[in-house]
Amino acid sequence: MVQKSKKPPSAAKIEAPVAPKRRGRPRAYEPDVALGKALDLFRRDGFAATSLDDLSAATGMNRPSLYGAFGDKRELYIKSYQRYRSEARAAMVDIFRADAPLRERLERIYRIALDIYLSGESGPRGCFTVMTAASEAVSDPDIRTMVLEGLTELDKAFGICFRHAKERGELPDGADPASLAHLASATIHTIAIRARARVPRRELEAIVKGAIDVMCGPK
Amino acid sequence: MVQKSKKPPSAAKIEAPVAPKRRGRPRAYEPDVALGKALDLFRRDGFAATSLDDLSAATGMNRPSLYGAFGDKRELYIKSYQRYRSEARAAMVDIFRADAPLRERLERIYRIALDIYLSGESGPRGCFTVMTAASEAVSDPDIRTMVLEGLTELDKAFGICFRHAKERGELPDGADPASLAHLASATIHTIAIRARARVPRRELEAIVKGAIDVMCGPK
DNA sequence: ACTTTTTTGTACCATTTCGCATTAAATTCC
DNA sequence: GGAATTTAATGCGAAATGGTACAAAAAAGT
Repeated sequence: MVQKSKKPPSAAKIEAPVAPKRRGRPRAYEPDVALGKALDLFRRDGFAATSLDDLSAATGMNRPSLYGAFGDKRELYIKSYQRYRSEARAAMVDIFRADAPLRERLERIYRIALDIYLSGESGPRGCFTVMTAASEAVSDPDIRTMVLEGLTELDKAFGICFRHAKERGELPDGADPASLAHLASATIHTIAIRARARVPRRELEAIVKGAIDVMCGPK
Repeated sequence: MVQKSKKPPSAAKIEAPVAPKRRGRPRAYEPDVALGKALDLFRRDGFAATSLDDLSAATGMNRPSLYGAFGDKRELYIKSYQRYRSEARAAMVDIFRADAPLRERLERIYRIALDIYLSGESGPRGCFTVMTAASEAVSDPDIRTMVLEGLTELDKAFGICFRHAKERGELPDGADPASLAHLASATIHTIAIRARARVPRRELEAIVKGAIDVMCGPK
């Protein structure tokens, strides 16, 4: 798809975010909310168990529109996963950046994680990366790349946290930030899995608390 | 299925493990190996993406035989999962029972876990519980029960390990065996996920080593 | 008003999927 | 050898699946 003449060269104004006066029949859906619905389905049922009919029903788009907007099923899955990752990142990035004590930062991160994993009308939704993407990762290189990115991104964010905390003297000298970061990620993963098995929030919070105590040293 | 007259009442001998002289045409397959093949498929592709044709081809049984031997697809899946769990348990139970120092026991457990997760001709197979069963767990109560059993079984086994170690003085007084057990399980879960994304064994071993150092205190 | 462009909606196709009905084969019991 | 029994093998059928062709609809440009 060679895009020429997409930007009107005379437009001195910044591209208006709304009503760009498209040419043909207007869309009957909003791509963003449709992608959100698709994400919900894929996340609940996985790639194979989600049919185009399901997606069509959930998004309100008929199949040709779906296809036109997002490409085939696999592309839609990948776009959904991208969307999930960027949402998850957005929900956590502020906390990771924040300049708060280690324990408090961890508590907030895990609270957000539990919110994400436990929400959902038809049961807890778990983590897209852990629950469905990792399964596809063996056979699909593109998805595998995204999963690996997601995993290392989380490791790195935690790693920065712990390194920062160590510099501040919040951790003993012997502490290894990299190992602690992996343990912090592992705790994310274990609660994602348990959430999916409908372990109640209370228990997950207890697991998180215990993990934080081990990682930070007892309060 | 009311089973009467299954045990010949005159049989004073112990049931012969082979050649019980069944009545009709002999089976062309061995149920155990067939179930093993089915397990491999389900584990690699998950429930929905594994078709009866795939299963038929892998086991060498045609569909009616499959159906007769194991019931429908869902039953076969559940039987496969049961088989997986009992194999995994068998591979680990000796180590959990063994009377070795904590660190050594952990090292051996994780070595076995990596063996299980990384084996497979068409890529690493990961953990059945984590990869495919947990996905089904939201919607299927029976599978959910099994997943929960698997999770708590692992927690308990690790818990006994750490409690034992603490009694022996291998852990500091402040150590909480339950929290450590959850972290040990979490480490199992995180390497299962990463294995599925083809993270090389070296890296997984490094993660395990770091986790053990944190849990046991540095060597 | 007419053309152009973009999207919708219906319908269709080829394939796959699960499950089962039926027939043929292989073995034991009498 | 023949009846009974258990399994294998073939194949059918209804439903679902992913994908697409095609015409109608709704907007903007001329």
